[in-house]
Formats: sequence, structure tokens, C-alpha cells
Amino acid sequence: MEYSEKQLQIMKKAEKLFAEKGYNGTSVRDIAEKAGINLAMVSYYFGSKEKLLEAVFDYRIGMTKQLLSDILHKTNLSSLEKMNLLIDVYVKKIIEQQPFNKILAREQVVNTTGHTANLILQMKRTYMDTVLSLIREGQKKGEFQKHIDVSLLMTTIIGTANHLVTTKHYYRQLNNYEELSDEAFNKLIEKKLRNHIKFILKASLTYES
Amino acid sequence: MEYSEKQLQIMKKAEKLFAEKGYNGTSVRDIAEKAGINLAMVSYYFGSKEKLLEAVFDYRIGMTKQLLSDILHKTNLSSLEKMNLLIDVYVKKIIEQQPFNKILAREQVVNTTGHTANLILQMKRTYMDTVLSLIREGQKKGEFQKHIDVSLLMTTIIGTANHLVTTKHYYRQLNNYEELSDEAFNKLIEKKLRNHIKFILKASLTYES
DNA sequence: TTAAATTAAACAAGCGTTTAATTAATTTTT
DNA sequence: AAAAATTAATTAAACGCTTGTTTAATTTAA
Repeated sequence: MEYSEKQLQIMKKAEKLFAEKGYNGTSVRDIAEKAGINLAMVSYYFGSKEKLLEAVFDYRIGMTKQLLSDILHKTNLSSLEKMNLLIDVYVKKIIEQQPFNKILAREQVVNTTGHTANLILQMKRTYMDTVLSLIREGQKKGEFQKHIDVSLLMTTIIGTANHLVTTKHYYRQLNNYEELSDEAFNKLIEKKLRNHIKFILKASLTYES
Repeated sequence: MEYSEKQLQIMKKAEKLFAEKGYNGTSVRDIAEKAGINLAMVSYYFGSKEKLLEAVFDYRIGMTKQLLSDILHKTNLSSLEKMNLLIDVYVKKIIEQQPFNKILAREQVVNTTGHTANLILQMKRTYMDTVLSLIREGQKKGEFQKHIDVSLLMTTIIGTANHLVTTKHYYRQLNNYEELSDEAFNKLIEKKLRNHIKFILKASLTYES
């Protein structure tokens, strides 16, 4: 699905509001006002409020799947290097797309069926396949240990990143980073998150229990 | 704050609905119907819908803080054993209080100020203090390595548990556990989660980078 | 005989969506 | 190239419905 400039403009403002106030907490009038358009244009361009949300999911998840498929084809790297590249790309994505990740974190709790749920499941499968093939490759080469619960390891990676980004205001208070600017704080947690996940991953993949 | 039987009955039904459909997606009429009471009784007992949510948070977070303060006083255990006990208690709580944890996961994204945000911050501080003192103790005894980012390690533990519980329907599909009964599936993820977090923790605390 | 609990009804406000009219842009015809 | 015809975009207003909360009357309990 291709979106016009006008549609993207609306989707971007809607995404921000959905992230801040939740889907049900955001009114179509809110969106129209922030996007500088007439109320009726949302229905005109997307059909309904729900389909606008679906459009946001379509757009962002489409971007993500594209991103992932590129990584697997870099053959000149070791398994751990590929894994680390995956983390770099993933963390960068999470930090850059914070509003969407907030929506995702909230909607995947309540949205268990329908178009959106299908998109989420697809994306999860894509992540799963990518990581699974990387780890199997590393195990064959003897770089990684044998007994790894890949599904739970992914839960840890995604859960860590999600939790940090969606509750970063608490993290900020708990660690006394309130004097930092928003930009500097974002830079800081991106770096910390990247190193932390890599550490967890390396420890998990090579640790002998 | 103490709550009457009637209040607890309403809070329990409200908690379930908030978890399933979100705070804004749940109407006071929904709650009244499920609780088998008149619409006006919610305002009568709690003042407002928002204060009902706050009551749920008061109640659950009060329980959690009680739970945590008990653990620190068990002196006959090693640092790693205390840490493992903490995980046992935490995972058990997460599994048993799934509805509340879904609410918590969603509300802490949007709720950054007000009474609820304060309660969440308090709870996080309690967790932080508990884990911090356990880890410092283990480091003194030489059981744990020196350079540990406790705040991020907690983000990983909480994030992993949260993500698994709030998106367990996806986990179920991805790992072909659909033929299992709900009860059996819950038992399974509790056990898996417990072992997984302990493994991550042990690897992180003792791994030499 | 007070106080507490419960009820049905009503309240104003906000919701998502639709309508019908108007303006702007594009295409077709002259 | 100008005029006419057609399509697309935009608007203000209204639609019916649901929302959280309050009221005033009634039943139950102390």
C-alpha cells in the first residue's frame, strides 16, 4: 500500500497522539486539529479511525520487515557480528520510532485478533526466523552454546527495549538523569541499551550452565 | 486504605475489564453490569472512574510492596539464593496477577503524572532498593562480578516478564502451544520464565566481559 | 427514626461518522 | 489556448449514540 503526502502527514500526527494518549484516548477531532485539516478528512482518506490506526501499523511494520531482510544477506560477517549488527539496527529503530513502539506495546496487549494482530504476528515471525537462522548458524560453527531457548531470548531482547522506551520517564527519575536534555538523554539510553543487550546476548549465548 | 467487600468485588471486575479492553475502552456501564450492581454505585463507592482505577493500583501495589519487604530479612541465604527467591516470588506474582500487570504495562506508558504515576514510581524504587542491596551484598562476598548496571538489569527482568505475559497469545502461536489448555500453558510459561530469568541473571552477574 | 444503600432517569458533553454544499484541480472538448 | 465538464478535495453542520456523572426518589439496615 502506498500513501500520499497528505495521508502520511495525518498518519504522523495520529501516531504521536496515539502514543501519548492511547488509541481510545485520542479523538478524531484531536488528530484533525493537530494535522491542520478538517475533521471529515480522516474518514475521507482512511475510511475510519480504526483504519487510520491500521494504516500506521501497515506503514511501520512494512519498514521493519524491509530492514530485517537486508541483514541476513551480509555474508562477510561472523554469527556474533551479524547478531550485533541486528541489535544495532533494532535499537536504532526502537529509539527513532518511539511513538510507534509505544502504540505497539499498548495495542498488542488488547489487540489479539483482526488485521493489526495479524501484522504483529507476521512481524514477530520475521524477527523469529531471522534470529533463529543466525543462532543455528553460530551453533554449527561452535561459536554459541547448544541449549538456547531462542523464543525466550527474543522475549528478553524485545521486552528490555520495549520496557526501557515505554517507561523511560521513570528510568530517568530513578537514575537522576533529569538535568540532561531530552536529546542527550535519548542518545544516552540508545548507547546504554545497545551495549546492555549485546552483553546479555553474549553472556547468554556463550555461558556454560 | 481499607476496602469493603463490595468495593473489592467491583475493583476485581473493573481490573479484569481494564486489562481486556484498556481503561478508556471500558465504560462504567460495562463494569456495573459485570459486577452486578447499579451504574451509580461506582461513583457512590469510588467517586469517579479514575479513582476506581487508582483504588486498583493502591490495592495491588500495596500487596507488592508488602511481598518485597519480607524477602530482604531472610538472612540464612546466600546472595544468589536470595536473588533466586526474589525471582520466584516475582514471577509467581506476575503470573497470578496477569490482569493487573496488563493494566500496569499499558498505563505506565501514558500515565506520567498524578497519583498513579507516583505509586508506580514508589514501587519501582522499592524494587530498585531491594535488588541493589542484594547485588552489593553479593559483590562484597565476591559472588558477583564488579561491573553491573543494576538499573538496566532490572529493566531486562521486568521487561522480559512483562512482555511475555502481555503478549503471551503471540508467544503461544509462535511456539505451537495452542493445543495446551489455558491452565497448562500458564503453568508452562511460569516455569520457563522462572528458569530463563534465573539463567539470564546468573550469566549476567557472573560473566566476565 | 436516622443513616446507608440502591435504583431509574436525566444530564450535558463528547464521540465517530455522514451529509450536502462549495471550492480547487484536472481532464476533455471546442 | 480558452471554455466547459468532470473529478477531487475541503468545509461546516448535523446525525445518532455513548460517555461519566448527578439527581431525587425509594428501599434496606442500623
